Amino acid sequence: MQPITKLVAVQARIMDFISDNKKEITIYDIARELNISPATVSRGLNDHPAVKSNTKKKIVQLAKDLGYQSNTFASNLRKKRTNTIGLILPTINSNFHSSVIAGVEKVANDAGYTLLISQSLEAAGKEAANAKTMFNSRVDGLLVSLAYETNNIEHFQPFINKGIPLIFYDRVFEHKNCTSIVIDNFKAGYEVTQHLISQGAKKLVHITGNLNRNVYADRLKGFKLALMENEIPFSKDNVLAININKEEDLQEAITTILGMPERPDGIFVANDTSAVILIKALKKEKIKVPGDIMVVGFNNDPISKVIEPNLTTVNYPGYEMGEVAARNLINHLNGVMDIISTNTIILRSDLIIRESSLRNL
Amino acid sequence: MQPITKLVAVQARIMDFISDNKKEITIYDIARELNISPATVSRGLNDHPAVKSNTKKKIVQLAKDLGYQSNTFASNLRKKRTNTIGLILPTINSNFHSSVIAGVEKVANDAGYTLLISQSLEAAGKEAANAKTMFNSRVDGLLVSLAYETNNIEHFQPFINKGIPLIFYDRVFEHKNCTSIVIDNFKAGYEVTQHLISQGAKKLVHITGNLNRNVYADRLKGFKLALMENEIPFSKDNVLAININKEEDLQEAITTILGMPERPDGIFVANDTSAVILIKALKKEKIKVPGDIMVVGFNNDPISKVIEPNLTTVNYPGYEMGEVAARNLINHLNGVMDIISTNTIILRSDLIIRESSLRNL
DNA sequence: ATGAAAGCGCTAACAG
DNA sequence: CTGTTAGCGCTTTCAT
Repeated sequence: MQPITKLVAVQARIMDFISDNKKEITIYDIARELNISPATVSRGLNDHPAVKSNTKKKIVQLAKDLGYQSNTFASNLRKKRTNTIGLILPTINSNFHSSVIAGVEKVANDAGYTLLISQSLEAAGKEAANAKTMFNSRVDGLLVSLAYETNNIEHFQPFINKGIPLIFYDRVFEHKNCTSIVIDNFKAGYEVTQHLISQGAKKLVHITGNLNRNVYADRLKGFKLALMENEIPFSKDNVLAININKEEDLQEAITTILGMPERPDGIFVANDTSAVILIKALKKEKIKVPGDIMVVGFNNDPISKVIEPNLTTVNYPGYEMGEVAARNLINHLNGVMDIISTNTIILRSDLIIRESSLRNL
Repeated sequence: MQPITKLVAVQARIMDFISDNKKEITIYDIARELNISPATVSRGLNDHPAVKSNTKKKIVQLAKDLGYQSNTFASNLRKKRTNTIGLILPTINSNFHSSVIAGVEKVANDAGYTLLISQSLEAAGKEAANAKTMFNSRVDGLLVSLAYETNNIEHFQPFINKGIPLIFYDRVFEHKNCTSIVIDNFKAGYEVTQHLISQGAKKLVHITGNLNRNVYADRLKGFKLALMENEIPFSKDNVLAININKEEDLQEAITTILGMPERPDGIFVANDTSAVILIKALKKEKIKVPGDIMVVGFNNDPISKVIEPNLTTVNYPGYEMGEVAARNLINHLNGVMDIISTNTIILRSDLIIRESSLRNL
């Protein structure tokens, strides 16, 4: 076949493709055109070493000319691998979580994985439904940050049974088969509290969330330790563990605080959005922040720099956490085994001191 | 086969499944067990009308017992449909966009579609890359809100050529084959400006973004019309069209405003985050808001209720927009043709008046 | 270095 | 109402 003929043939096919948008190009089309077998085309396209580099070049070129698109379904069906990883998180709409997503996306894309994202909206039921969808979609691995409400991880059992790697981050669940990626919430909680005390707080209150979630439980432990170390007696009045995502519950907690015979002079709130609501309420009552009450939040959400006074908070490496989680998962999938004991990865966090807790200026 | 035997057989299979986590249950397994053909099993599982309801029940029950999971890839491969819709948006991390996602997710899930989400991060290049991935993943339809930077929609041409429905929302591109879902930005911009004028503003400035994006261009038109109607002369000094997502550019614009010989007394900013930055800067300069300068934003982001004074803004129905977009797309896919002329769908938006623009209290 | 052939699991004519 | 048959597009032995 002379070059000119080939060219014509190619052009004819291109025309076909453009005119008839129904027909997809397959490796058979390429094989026929090149008078080779589909198997070789498949190999060529996948850069298999045992294909003459000349043939390979021709295959790739023609594939490009014809606008060939590999059919993922056929490939997945055959390979029994999807090159997809799932990500289930409480909500997409927060600075922290969207940073995580960006980090995961980056690593996943670079490694040629597709990312399937879904939000549990803090509900255990939706989390379970999402898990099921992910399982049916046969994700190769799953990244999870637990919903606020979740009590057990039965809905993830199918993954564990089937040996699909499951990695928790931030809101984690201890499980021998799963890696956890977290910050040291205990230490962060401790530092926040120490800071408040160093600024002169004598009566402290900690507003926190569901203590089944490690993030809240651990911060509380840090809070307690700091009190203890400073010989400040601890009673259950010091802690308001509420449904921190429900504004009414938070308002109720605030009312409780306002009604306390001896009001606190330092409040550690387990997240920034709640801390902001608290500050607004305090200001409405003409209570000065930090003058009368100092407030510290958690997360370093952008909102913390909008509220006045600017909020002291703990910075949280979302993007990095996403990267680490995805990298870890993909390593697992590629059989790169980390040291067996890598069951928990702890990332750095930092106390960011701003006006809301600065009494000694 | 007696009941008892069947039971044993089932149990044996269940054991198989549990012990050997390698082997997936297929419709063949179910067929064999029930002594019927795989085709019938397939029909039964898909609730095909032509299957005796008794048989159907048995099939479904056994499938459940065996922990059968339909293999999406085989099914997609066969049906040439993925039941997946793609969503490409500028960024996930904003109240508006995450509301949209929630709306889309809801409708998509209810209709049995899987959702593939990816963010362009406002970059044309990433948008194109995402589009390519979506195309290769063979999404049945695509929902898009354009990146800030995007200049043309060549990267979506493959979808159009192939007849894959493409719907734009919010940041749209007029195209005869594509539906657009928007709010009336022109009217909203007009109302904002009228409001400022009604509050006594005489010298107005509009800070906006890339005028290639309909959302900014249309709001500007509304701004202009309101000025004209109130016989306020318009000059190009009244408009600062900058890269509104770049904080340095915004700061520069603010400097420009502060340096104006005659300072404006009303500023309309095209989004809330920028309006907040502006207010912070003004307050730093001891300029009173709204006393000296009134400020209005756009989007009704939660942040608008944190800044002091609370920000007047335009509420934007994100969740609903997501629902409408998804519903429209899915109708298309199901061949439910809307009236041909449904090329643009306009949703309601509302001016929300708060302190930042209230001079006549 | 390449080809032949089988099969991943499912669905859709078609036939009965 | 159910079964037979073929094939979606790709990968992977096993040959050669």
